[in-house]
Amino acid sequence: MLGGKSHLDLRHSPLPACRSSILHLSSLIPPMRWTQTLIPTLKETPAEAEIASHKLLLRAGLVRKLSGGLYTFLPLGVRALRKIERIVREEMNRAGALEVLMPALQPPEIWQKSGRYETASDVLLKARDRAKKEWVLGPTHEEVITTLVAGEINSYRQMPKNFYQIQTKFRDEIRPRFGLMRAKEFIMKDAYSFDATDELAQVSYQKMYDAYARIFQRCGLKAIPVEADTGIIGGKFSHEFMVPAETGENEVVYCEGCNYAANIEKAMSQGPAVKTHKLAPPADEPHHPAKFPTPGVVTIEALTKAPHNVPAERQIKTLVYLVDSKLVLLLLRGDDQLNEAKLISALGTGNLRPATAEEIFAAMGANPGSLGAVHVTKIPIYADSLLCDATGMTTGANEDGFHFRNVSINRDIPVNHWVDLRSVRLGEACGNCGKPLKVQRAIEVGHVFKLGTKYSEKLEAFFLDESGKQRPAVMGCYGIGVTRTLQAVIEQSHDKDGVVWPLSVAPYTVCITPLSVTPGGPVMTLAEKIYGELEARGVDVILDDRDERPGVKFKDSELVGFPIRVGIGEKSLAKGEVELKLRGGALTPVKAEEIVAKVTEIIGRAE
RNA sequence: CGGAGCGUAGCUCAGCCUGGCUAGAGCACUUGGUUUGGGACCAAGACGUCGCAGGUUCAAAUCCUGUCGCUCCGACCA
Repeated sequence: MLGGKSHLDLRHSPLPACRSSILHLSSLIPPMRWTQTLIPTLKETPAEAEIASHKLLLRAGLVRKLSGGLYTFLPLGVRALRKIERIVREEMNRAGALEVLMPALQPPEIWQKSGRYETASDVLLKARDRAKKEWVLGPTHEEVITTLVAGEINSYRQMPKNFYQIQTKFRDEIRPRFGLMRAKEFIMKDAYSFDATDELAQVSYQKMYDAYARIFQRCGLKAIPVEADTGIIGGKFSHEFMVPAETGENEVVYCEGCNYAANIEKAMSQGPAVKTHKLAPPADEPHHPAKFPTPGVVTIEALTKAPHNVPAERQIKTLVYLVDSKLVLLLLRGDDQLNEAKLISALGTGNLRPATAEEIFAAMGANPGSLGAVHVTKIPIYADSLLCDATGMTTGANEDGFHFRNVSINRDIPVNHWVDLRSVRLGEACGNCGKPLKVQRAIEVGHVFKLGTKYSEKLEAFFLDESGKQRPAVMGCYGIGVTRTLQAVIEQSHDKDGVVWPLSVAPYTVCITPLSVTPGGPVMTLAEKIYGELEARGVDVILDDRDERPGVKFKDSELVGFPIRVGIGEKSLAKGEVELKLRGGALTPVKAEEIVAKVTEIIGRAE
């Protein structure tokens, strides 16, 4: 079911649209006249915004920045957000998950208990109360929900259970950026499943996976599920839902030949076209490494040039890392790049960093650029699997200005661990089907994890199974960045004039644009009538009753991106017509008496 | 955390290098008028502790120091 393949690929098999609720948000948030709400559109782009979706969030009057990574949602932004949240709720409820609401403020004790007070300390925002007691502003809620379940669920008969919430999270981002994409405070839907066995947990996982596919599809997003690294949350395996976008902060490796798709942090391949172990050793290969002078050569690239002319795939790159305060050597082929996520997963700890130049010199007796692992025994050596059996390699001699050639890794380097450390590169053969892999930048909007029993054991969420034996619950956790999803929709759906909202998440579905707002005049009278009738049918409609010139109204409606615009002017009204304009489409004259039916038909068709 | 850049009206920016008179423009805002199918025009007006603190100077938006904030790049490629 989950093995090596993405179960569902939205590129090829769109889900059938399900019965939804583009109508009737009005019971919560009433229809609106433009002059009565606040839609502060901007002609010019604020200097702080870099990418299209961030610019449009500001220009269309959806959000305003309070401080770095902290945003106020304005009325239009709230409406779009509520629509996404409602889709999420409907699909979570449909999948059998139960809505709860947990505290954002959490006691540090539960984080100490799970061990993440240390391992996740970089992202934990903390606060102190009057008694100087410390509190944690929750970046996620595994600790809280597991504590709850530990107290409330004691029998396999009470499972499966899946709890979710839509709530504000806090993360101490090193560098908030791109508006809502990476913020200090953001809204997340998080869900946590509890099962009696591994097999049942798999079922819960699959339910969420399927729910996520539906959620993003209903939001009008093309989101691709990919295999992912589990990061600091831990766990056995996971999938991320990725929205392809050049401005995304992640890279996805995918294959067009089969359904393989993975985050680059996790992706595997059959390796590069030039196989190390197939490189024939040079004819004059002696039976030992040979030292040769390389003054001033401190990069892989420099060694590829004259007079040395050693191809990068013939070099061994030696990196020094400090892992849990101890040095390790990492060996990669010269043309490969270290993938830190893979390193973390190979070592089983995230507590690592590159060693400093001083630490390196103290340990190796040479500076970066002249490092190598030949005959090194005092430091553990992790080598990338691609170097297995490599012969005739060149590497640093641990003496500034010298390298070794004729290095055979099996003979000359005492490798302790062979692991996968390299990043897959564009064009390498797919591990499943052999076709060339592609790489695409993407925005992560959702992540599903199968956690196992890591948290249930540490936080003592035990239950009694059928045989009366005490066992830890098997957990899964599932997140959707709700505010990020909102911005991803804009990033994926906009043009030069503004946002192009999908019907399902547009702040208002219909914008009525009378070109004259004279009270009691024929134009405004008809506009009011259509407004009232659409409102009565539960359509999310806004009436642009501003006394503005037509150009201003048209530009604003396109900037904000309402899917349907009904234009009413004296010219067309003389013929008994109004103008129907779909965002991004052509203008269509429609008989005034038919417009309400026509609009509801368009909306109904989309449901 | 390292590097770079920027902080002047609600927004976009000029002025700073080379110190000097009352600190400017466009957009937005207020009032009046003319306009009215794709971000109008005319006139009048309101809006600024030039991020903050200190220093140099007869004189600081301008030079120096510090500090705070924002943006971008980096924080694997030895």
